Amino acid sequence: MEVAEIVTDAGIAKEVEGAKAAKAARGPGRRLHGAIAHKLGTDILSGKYAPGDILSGEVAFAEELKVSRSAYREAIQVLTAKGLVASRPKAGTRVLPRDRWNLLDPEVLGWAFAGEPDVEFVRSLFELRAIVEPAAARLAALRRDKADLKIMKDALAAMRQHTLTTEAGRAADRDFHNAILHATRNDALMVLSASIGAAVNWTTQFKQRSRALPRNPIPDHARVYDAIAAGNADAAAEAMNVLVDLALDDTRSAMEQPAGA
Amino acid sequence: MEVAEIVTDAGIAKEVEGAKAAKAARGPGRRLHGAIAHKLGTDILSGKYAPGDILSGEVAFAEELKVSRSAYREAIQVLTAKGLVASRPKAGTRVLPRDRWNLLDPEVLGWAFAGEPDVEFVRSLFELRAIVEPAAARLAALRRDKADLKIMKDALAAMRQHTLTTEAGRAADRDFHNAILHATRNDALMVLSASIGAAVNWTTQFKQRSRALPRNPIPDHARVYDAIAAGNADAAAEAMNVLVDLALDDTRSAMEQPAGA
DNA sequence: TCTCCCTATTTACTCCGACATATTCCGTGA
DNA sequence: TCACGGAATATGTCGGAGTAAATAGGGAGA
Repeated sequence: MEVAEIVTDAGIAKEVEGAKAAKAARGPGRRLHGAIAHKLGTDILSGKYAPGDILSGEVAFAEELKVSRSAYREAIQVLTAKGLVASRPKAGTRVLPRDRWNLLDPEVLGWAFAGEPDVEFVRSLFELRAIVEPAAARLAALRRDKADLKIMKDALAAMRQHTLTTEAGRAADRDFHNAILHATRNDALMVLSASIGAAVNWTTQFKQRSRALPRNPIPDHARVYDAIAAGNADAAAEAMNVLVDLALDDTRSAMEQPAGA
Repeated sequence: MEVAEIVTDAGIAKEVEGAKAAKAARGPGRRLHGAIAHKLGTDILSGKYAPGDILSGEVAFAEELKVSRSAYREAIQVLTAKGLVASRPKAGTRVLPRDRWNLLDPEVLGWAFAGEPDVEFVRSLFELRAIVEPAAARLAALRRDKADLKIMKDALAAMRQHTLTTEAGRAADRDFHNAILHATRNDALMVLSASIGAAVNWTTQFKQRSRALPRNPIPDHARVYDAIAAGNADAAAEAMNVLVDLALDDTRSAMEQPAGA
């Protein structure tokens, strides 16, 4: 299974590089076709393959990646299922227009944030957050039970303890938001929770990258919790509205300046 | 490719029945693995396979469906990509818990409505609509340009002409809502448009199933259009709010009574 | 008797090579 | 110039063989 063979031709060297990249993220528990799907997915999301582009034929591409045709095909099926590509006999496999992509699929979202994320897209996500989460907080204030409140309270305590600079703290943040969406008793909203949770995760990571967060996010979250616990729907929606707005401000300022600032 | 062979054993006959069902929806342009994914997907969404259940092994199941392992595996990859199942060596392929399913994926949504849709789930979808679409109408009122307005106007005219009893009319309805979401200039919202559009399509079909719609939906849509054209954000949100509420009422009353009423 | 580790088996995963099928493309004819 | 039909080509489907991984079960040790 040698990948780094001795090659003289620059073109072939590049191909081997691609094959290495495809298998790079192949840790234990990760299948080969999953790794290929990841590579192709990130390549598409990053714009390496633009909508309308036609990928090389199965045989050629599979050989280039040094994998069997079966593994390559299964990877393509995954991308097809997520609306990124479509293949037809004789016509080949072509990248679909962007509005066909399931951008809210957690895995696709991960691919989108694998490289440098598009600022416009991040804005879109926050706009969606600003629409969904206050409404969710409103429903949660009306429908939550004691178990929901306990989960939120615990998550809040964990956030206080670990802060958002640690992975444990970010996990607690996700738990808090998920708990709210879960308390809405709405399946469709709960599915969005996975997507929005993923997005929040990526963006908070970005915020951390540039500089320590100047503002303490705990009080904002506490206000949301208090309103939900009190069963005050309007207050919950408003508090969540404030929270998302501030998060957007932080993320925007973090993205506008280069990474090292 | 004879499927309906002469069989005497009732057990085998049932298997052949399953295989026939799998290939039934295999029209032109539809691949075999797509048909299998459709069959398994609907079976999972309908509850035939419950979360936690383990599917028969690849070889056994593929043989039962009278397809090759390749086709079966590619179908499983599709389901895996949509979060319905997960497979591991030795452990088999098991159905994931419901909160891992990408219920907003258009294809999954179609599978969910293939059988008798869950009333609670429909309520969830309308609740999501009631959250997203008014907010989208608000943004559309602020950001729409002349091209957007023209598309909406044309769709509205088509709805007037064909009414919702025809497929052309329902397509116009979808176009109208899609045009609004497109006018928000928000990628994330536009992706939701595919999901919500699919949901709207299914539910309007349900409304038709029970009885002719007593109320004319055109004026509601016209009010939304007028507000967006006027650039009045609050009015647009409110008008859309009314529209979704009324649609929910219609669908609910249509679902509560049996199909023939 | 209990715990831990190791082996053995089961299952999915990967690979290979062949054939079938569906489209596109191009050449032929009217 | 257009319509029809055949050939080329890429995807789709098939069957089998071998690999790798994870669980279950048994054996050794405490």
